[in-house]
Amino acid sequence: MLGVMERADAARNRARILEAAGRLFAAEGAPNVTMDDIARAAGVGRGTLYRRYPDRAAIALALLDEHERALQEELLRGDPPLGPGAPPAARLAAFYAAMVRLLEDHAHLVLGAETGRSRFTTGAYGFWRAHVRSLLVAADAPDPDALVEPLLAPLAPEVYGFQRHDRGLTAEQIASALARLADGVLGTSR
Amino acid sequence: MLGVMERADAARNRARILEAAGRLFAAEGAPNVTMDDIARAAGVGRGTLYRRYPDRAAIALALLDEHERALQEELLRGDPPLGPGAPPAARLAAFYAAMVRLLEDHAHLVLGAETGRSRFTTGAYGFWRAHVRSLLVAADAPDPDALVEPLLAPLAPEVYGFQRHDRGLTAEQIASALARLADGVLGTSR
DNA sequence: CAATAAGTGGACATCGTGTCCATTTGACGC
DNA sequence: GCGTCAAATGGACACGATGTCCACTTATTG
Repeated sequence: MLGVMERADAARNRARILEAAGRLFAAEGAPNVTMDDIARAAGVGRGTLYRRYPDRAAIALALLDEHERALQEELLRGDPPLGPGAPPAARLAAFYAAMVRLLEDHAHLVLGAETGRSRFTTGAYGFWRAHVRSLLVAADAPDPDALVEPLLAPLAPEVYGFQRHDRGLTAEQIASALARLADGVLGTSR
Repeated sequence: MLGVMERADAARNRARILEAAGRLFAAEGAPNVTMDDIARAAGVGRGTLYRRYPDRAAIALALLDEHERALQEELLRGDPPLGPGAPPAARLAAFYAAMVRLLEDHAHLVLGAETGRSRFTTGAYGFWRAHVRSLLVAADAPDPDALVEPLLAPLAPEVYGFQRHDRGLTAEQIASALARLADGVLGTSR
């Protein structure tokens, strides 16, 4: 498929690993799952597991990949306000809403994948960053490079999880607060 | 001093531990320092170390304590715009500026203390949270509880560190972007 | 100068990580 | 079918950090 063939047993084990990891992440919470757990649950040796995925984050990332790709596609070519065509403030609010949905649906994965510093080094973060930055530029915001990270920071899994579970907020409350944030920074009133 | 006396050797060792930990954090970066390192550098056994500080975060917190207290005092009773008297947007911007200074001066400590989820469980976070929330209330912002965390999120040590070192921004750029954020959300234009 | 409770330090058990390599197994040409 | 060979496997291993436990030491108090 990609020039080089993948052996049948390799493909089978990849599937087993992802299936087992997804199940364990959902059941136990990503941070509580060890590489050993995954290997055992997948019926696979440690060596096999490490051959493909150097750490838990890589597995969670692989599981997350398709969802993130779908959203990225929509941002680039979907209908407004998520896709191009709407004013920046509206697009940012729509992006926030979509990310809230993603965090809500895949909290266990995201918490395993993008926690702490490693968050910034994933390809996905780079994409979100570029997107929000382009909205800032479109809105003529001064120093967009300094404003991007603050606007992305509320989407850190830890922050979302804290609001949602420790503070007892609903996904709607969070999304609407972020919409207000978007409007305050990029809105027409400025 | 506090009802129960602390034995002389205990006091001496506490001082040794804090001194050694501060030195190591600054030299090696907090995440790279093990409990063992600290015990050894302090000339103290593991047991002694664990007796007082259950983990690295507790030590960093103890080292940070006085600086955070000073800022908290200023927020409550200092001159405007940091202290009471100025309009909410200005006070929030001043708070951001003060936090940037704190992060800048004690990055190594903060990175050891408030990383990841544990950040939210420190007493200091509760204080910052209450302060920002009161500013939101004073500005008649809707649903202040949902807006607090997003406004505090950019101050997460990981975010600051990423902007400052990976992205190469200056402390001034960050502070001024946050000032704009403060004005966008709480400013008079809304 | 006891008596005693607080304090000490390092050995130990435990756990998770990541590496290494002898063995197995699937793919491919014949 | 079958031999060949590189890819793939899996579990043993070494390592590093954590946190606990307890026999011993030391400061304090009357």
